[in-house]
Amino acid sequence: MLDKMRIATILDEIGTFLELKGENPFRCQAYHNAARAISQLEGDIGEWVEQKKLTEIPGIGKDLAQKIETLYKTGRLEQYEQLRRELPGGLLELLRLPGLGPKKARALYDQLGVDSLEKLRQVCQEGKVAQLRGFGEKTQQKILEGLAFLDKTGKRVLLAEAEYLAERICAELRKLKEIIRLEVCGSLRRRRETVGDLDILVSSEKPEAVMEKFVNLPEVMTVTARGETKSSVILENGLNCDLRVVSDEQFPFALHYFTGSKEHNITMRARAQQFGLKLNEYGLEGEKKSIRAKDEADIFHALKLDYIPPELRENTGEIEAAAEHRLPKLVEWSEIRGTFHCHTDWSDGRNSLEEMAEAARALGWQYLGIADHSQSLGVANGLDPERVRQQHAEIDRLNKKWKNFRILKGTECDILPDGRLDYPDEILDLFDYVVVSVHSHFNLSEREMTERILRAIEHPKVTMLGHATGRLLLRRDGYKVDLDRILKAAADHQVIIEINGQPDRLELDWIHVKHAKSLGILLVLNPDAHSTAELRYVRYALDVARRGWLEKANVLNTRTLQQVLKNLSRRRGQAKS
DNA sequence: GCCGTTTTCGGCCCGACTGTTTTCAGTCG
Repeated sequence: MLDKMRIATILDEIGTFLELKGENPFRCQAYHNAARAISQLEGDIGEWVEQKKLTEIPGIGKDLAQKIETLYKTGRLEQYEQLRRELPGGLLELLRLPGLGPKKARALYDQLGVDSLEKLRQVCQEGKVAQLRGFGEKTQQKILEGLAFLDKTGKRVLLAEAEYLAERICAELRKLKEIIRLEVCGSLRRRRETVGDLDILVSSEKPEAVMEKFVNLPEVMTVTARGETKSSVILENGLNCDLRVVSDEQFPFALHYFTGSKEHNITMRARAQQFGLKLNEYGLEGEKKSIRAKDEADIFHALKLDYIPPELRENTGEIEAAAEHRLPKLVEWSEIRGTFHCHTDWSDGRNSLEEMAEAARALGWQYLGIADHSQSLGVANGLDPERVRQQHAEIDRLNKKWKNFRILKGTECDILPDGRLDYPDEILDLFDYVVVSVHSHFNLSEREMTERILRAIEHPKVTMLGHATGRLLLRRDGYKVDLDRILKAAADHQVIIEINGQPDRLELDWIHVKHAKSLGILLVLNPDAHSTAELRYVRYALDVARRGWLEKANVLNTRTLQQVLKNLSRRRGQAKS
C-alpha cells in the first residue's frame, strides 16, 4: 500500500513523462493537478479510496480515481511502468535546468542519447549540443552554466535567508525617487517555508532608471536577462531574483499576478472569464469596460470575492471560501501574548532565565514558557530532577519581580525510544506544562516511531508535542511517522501541537496544520529559542499558522496569562483525576 | 484527463523574454 506522498510523486512523474512524449499539455496538467491535490489531501488516503470519494476532489475524475485506487491497493500502475520502460528516469532531472523544458530534453535524448545530467555535461563540452536544430552556442553555454549552478546551489533557500536578502535589496531600491510603489511578491510574500527566487515588483514611469540601479546592485553576481519591463539576476548566494516594472495603474494587478501561486492565478483567471473578463498582470478587462483597482482588494471585489491574504493563495479552497464569505480571520502578530518552548543556559541556551524573560517583556508579552531539555539529553546539558528543582526556585524568585509578567515552568521532555518519558510522573508534576519531543533514534520503522509517539501523546501529563517529524528543511526529511494517526490521537487526548518557528524546521507543515485545525486541535507557536534573539522566530511559526488557515482561537499563544494558566491547570486537573 | 448556469464536446490562463530563426517555438512564471 502506498501513502499519498508516494502516489502524488508517481502521478507527477506520469505528467512529466507525458510532456516528454509531447502529449496534449492539458492532459499532462491534469496529472500534475491531481498530484498536488493528493499531496494536500487531509487525512488517510485509504478512507477516500474505500469510500469511493476520490472523484469528489476537484481535478480528479473517473480515470484518475481508478488509477489512484490501483496505486493505493497494489502499489503499481501499468501505465507508469510502461512509461518508465519507454523513457529513462534521468530525463526527469534534465528538466531541473533553467531553460530546458520537455521539448528540448526530448531532442537531446533522441538525437544525442542524453539520459542524465552527467551525459548532458559531456555532450555540451564536446560542442555537440550547439549543432542541433533549435539549439545554438548560447543554449549550450547556458546549459553548462545551469549544470554548474546545480552543482553549487541549485535549490531553494530558507524563508529567513530570502527575507534578509530581499530587505537589503528593497531598502536600496527604495532610495530611488523614480519608484512609486515597491513590493516583494512570489513565495516570499506568501510566506512559504523555502523560496526558489525573489520577485520584486515596482511601479514607475521611468523603468530604465530602476533597471539600471537593479542590475548594478552589489548583491548581484550575474545578469541573466535584461528587458524593458523585466530583468533577472543571480544574487551572491545563488538565488535568482526578478524585477518587474509596471505603471502605477497596473501595480495592483501585477502584484496579484506575481504573488501567485500559479495555481491560484489559474483559478482566478477562470473566474474572471465567468464574469466575461480577462485577468492578467496588467488589468482586468472585458469587451467594453475595464476595471480599475487601487489595490488588490479591489480586484477580488470585482470578482465578487472577499480579500484573500497572500498566505492563503495556494488554490486549496481559498477562492471558494472567499466567494462564500467564509475565509478565516487569520491570527496576527499583535495577538501573540507569549510563547512556550524556549531554552536557557540551564541546558543548551545562550542566555539566562532573566535575560530571556526581559527580552519577552520587551516584546510586550505577558508570559514566557521555559522548556529546557530533560536529563537523558546529555549533549544539551539536560536537567536532572535536582537541577529541575533548583531552576524552579530561581523562576519563583524572578517571578516576584514582575507584576504583569510570568515565567512558566515547562520542560522539553525527551520521548525515549520505547515511548516512555524521560522523567518519572512525580517530577513531571512539578511543571506547569510538558512539551514532549523526539531527539534520538530517528531510524525506527514508521510503525515503531508512530507507536513511540502515540504512547507519549497518551501519557496523561503531556501538554504539547514538539517538532513533530524532526525534519530539517533543505537538509533532511523528517523521520518516518504516520502523522494522520498522531493528529487523531492528539485530538482525542487534547494534546496541543507545536508549530516550531526555527527557520529550518517550520513544522508541523502548513498542510498538516490545516488538517489539525479541522480536527479541532489547539496549536501553539513556539520559537524553540536558544537565545533572546531567537524569540522572534515566533514570527515564522505565525507564517505557517496563517498558511494553515489558523485563527486566534486555534492558537494557545493568543490567550492571556490568566487564560493560559486556567487552560494548563484544567489539563493537569484532568491528568491527576 | 477534467469539466459543465454557453454541458457530454471542445474548451482548458496568458504574456514576456530568449535564442534561433527571418516569423516563431520553447520556456517560464
